[in-house]
Amino acid sequence: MLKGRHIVLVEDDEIMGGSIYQRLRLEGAVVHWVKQVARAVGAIRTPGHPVDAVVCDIRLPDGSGEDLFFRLSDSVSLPPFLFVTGHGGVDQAVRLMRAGAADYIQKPFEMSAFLQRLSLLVGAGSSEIDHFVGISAAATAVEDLVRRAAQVNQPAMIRGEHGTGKGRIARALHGLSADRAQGFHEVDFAKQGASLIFDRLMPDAEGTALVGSGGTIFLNALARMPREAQDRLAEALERDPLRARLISACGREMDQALADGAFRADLFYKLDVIDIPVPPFRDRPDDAIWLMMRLFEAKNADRDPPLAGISARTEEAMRAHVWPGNGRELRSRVIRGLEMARGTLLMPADVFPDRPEVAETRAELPSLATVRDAAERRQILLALETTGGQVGEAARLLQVSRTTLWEKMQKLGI
Amino acid sequence: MLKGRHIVLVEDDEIMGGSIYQRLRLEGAVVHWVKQVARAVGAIRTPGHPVDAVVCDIRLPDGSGEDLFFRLSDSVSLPPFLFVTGHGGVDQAVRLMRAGAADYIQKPFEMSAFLQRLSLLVGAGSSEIDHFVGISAAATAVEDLVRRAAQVNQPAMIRGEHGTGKGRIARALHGLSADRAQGFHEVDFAKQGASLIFDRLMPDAEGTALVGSGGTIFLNALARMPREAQDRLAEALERDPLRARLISACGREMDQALADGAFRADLFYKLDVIDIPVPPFRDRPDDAIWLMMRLFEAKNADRDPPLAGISARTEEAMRAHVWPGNGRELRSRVIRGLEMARGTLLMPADVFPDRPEVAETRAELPSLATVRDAAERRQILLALETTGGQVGEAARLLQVSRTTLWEKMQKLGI
DNA sequence: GGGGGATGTTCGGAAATCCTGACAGCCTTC
DNA sequence: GAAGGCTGTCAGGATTTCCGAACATCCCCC
Repeated sequence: MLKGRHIVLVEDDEIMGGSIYQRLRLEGAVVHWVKQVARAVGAIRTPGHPVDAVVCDIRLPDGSGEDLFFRLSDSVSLPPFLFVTGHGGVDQAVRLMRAGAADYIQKPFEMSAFLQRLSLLVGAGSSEIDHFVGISAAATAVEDLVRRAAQVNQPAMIRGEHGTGKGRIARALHGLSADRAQGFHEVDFAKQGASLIFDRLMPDAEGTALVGSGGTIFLNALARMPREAQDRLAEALERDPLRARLISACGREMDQALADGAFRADLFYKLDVIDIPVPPFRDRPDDAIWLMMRLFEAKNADRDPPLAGISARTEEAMRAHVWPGNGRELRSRVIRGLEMARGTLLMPADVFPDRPEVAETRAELPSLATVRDAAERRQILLALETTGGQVGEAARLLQVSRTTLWEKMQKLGI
Repeated sequence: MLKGRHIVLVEDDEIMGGSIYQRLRLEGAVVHWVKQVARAVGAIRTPGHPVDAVVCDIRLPDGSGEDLFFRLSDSVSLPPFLFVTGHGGVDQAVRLMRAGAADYIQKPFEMSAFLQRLSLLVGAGSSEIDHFVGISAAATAVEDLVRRAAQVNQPAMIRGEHGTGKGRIARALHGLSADRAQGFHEVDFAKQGASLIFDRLMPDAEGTALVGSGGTIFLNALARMPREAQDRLAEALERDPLRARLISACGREMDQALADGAFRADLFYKLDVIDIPVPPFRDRPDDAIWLMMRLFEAKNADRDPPLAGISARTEEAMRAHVWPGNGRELRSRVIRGLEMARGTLLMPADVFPDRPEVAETRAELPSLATVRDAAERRQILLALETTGGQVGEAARLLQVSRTTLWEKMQKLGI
């Protein structure tokens, strides 16, 4: 149960901490042991890997575990917390449980019981949400939208550049909907013979159609839908509400098609009830890294010998790349990189053989202060942009005081 | 808040039971005192009256309160359980809380604290009285006022901030009045076309009007009533007492409208015979909790999977919130929170993703600290890689001291 | 087995950062 | 033209961060 799970252990006592640490390691968990509240905040809020559970002592040198929990519970959605303490009482236990702690164990305890209860949380912990777009804020927003769209039977339109995984999102939407058992029918107008498939889906003169009873019709590359098919669909929608769920996907080229009349505007608006915009990878580098990790894990296992990991510089290079081909490009780059890699790590040169300059950055690294400032600067600008230049509002978004933000803006020259 | 509530008290100790029983009676609760598990099962599962809460001892002559709880928890919906015990320990408390008990108090306890915690639970449960404003003293006062207003046919004026549910109160008043069958006609002057609707309600030159025979006219956003309509209404009132019941609603802006003459003072006083002031949510946090509970119960049932409950921290945060948007804001927050929640409880971060009072949803940004940490983490990894894992060397590259780098690595879990 | 160098860790003080609070302008909006 | 909301600015104090110093280890190489 615990194998491969990421667990943060917050415990200052050497003996106790050591024994828990050892045991969890033995069980195959990846344990991050911190001894102070301040450390724990960072480890839980900005983890290198999603945290599956937190095992937390109450009495700590620089504060209490309770403080830690309350502080975090205001700002982020938390992994399950298991409190472990020798000094607590019923009141504390009840208070914490009511506040949302997952479990509470008194010292001394049986290690086996402890492990069992921890496994329970980890198993239940839905911190491993089923991501199908990515882990960035933008991606989870899209996922939420898809989930909601799946609840109502309204035509949905997925809009995004090439390779952003519109097809996969459509399939996910179908899979989340109530009548997922009813079949998923894709018509890709970028392919030959799309019209034939489409014809079988639409009601004919006698009103019979393949999808009369439900299911999902996915119209891919909608902008290239033939005019004649558009007319038939519009007419079918007009005559009688379709039983099937309609999902369509298109890219930037739809603007053009609408402008020059190649696509009927009235039909477009009928299909665009729920709009699901998928941002390109260049706007969400975290997802590029996430997707790379997934691909790496999947494909590296087949490799002989498997690589030990991914160079941090590769991540850096991916973050900087603009991804004109989005997910499709990423996929092919990673797979090719895995084949080409010679050392033990996946290096930038493996993934970007076409960009020799990424390999050469050996000498000097920007200092920590530099990148920190750069990151802050980017974020501040982003916040200011979303608030339309309102400083106070931006400060709230960034969770600093207005004065601090002002100071930083002075310092960074914004 | 216990007045009129039905509470089952399960306690075998005469002294303890008697004292609780007396006190609860004093508070106005209807208490059903049983001294055995067997009796309690019946009293709770097949009560003569819906039970609002159960106060339960653990050690009982024919079993334990824990058994009672587990036995009942198989059946459908349990009232909130508050356990009271002198012998229990942390383990028991945690076990019960995890199983869904609402609270757990150790003997001996302060009676006042006990009552407070019990009230909290009871507030959550649905009550016998048909509340439509809230459960706080202020809200029940408003409800009483509405009930009385329904008895007499005098113009009533509901005054309250945006989102305090003035429309709902008006409808409730209508529903409580004798001629509720006569129809309810709303004219919302904040909306387009209000004047047209208004015209059809007012007697014309021939003295005929839509509401000549009764019913209720509800003038919403009264302060924005056009001057011309004011004149017509004043005239109609002057000429002949209207058959219909008049309810109007306005907010703070009416003071302004009266001051600068945008609203006729004479008309205002004619409409303000029965004054129903609705206090804002910030002045009655109990109602915020109550409304949240109602919404939670209603919407959580549709959720998949349903949440187990609401974190005590969330209640606390709601209590502290000022609710600039009052009920409307609360509603949208709770509904969004239910969508966003990831764990098993509704946490503060779900309901208040934006810390302070921003009424509308705002795309949440990672905090400055988060991106700063993330940037540092990346750079540190990069440096460590280029130095081949040599910490001291990496520190030099990053231009920080070795100690600092070590600290950061601790904090970030590297 | 004994340096030498690197790391893991703690400590105390200096330096910075951040927050609260306050006040003055400078806009809108009544 | 008064009020209220927002920004620019500053001060003072509480925290946090950062650094240098200091040990104890640990490992490698001689």
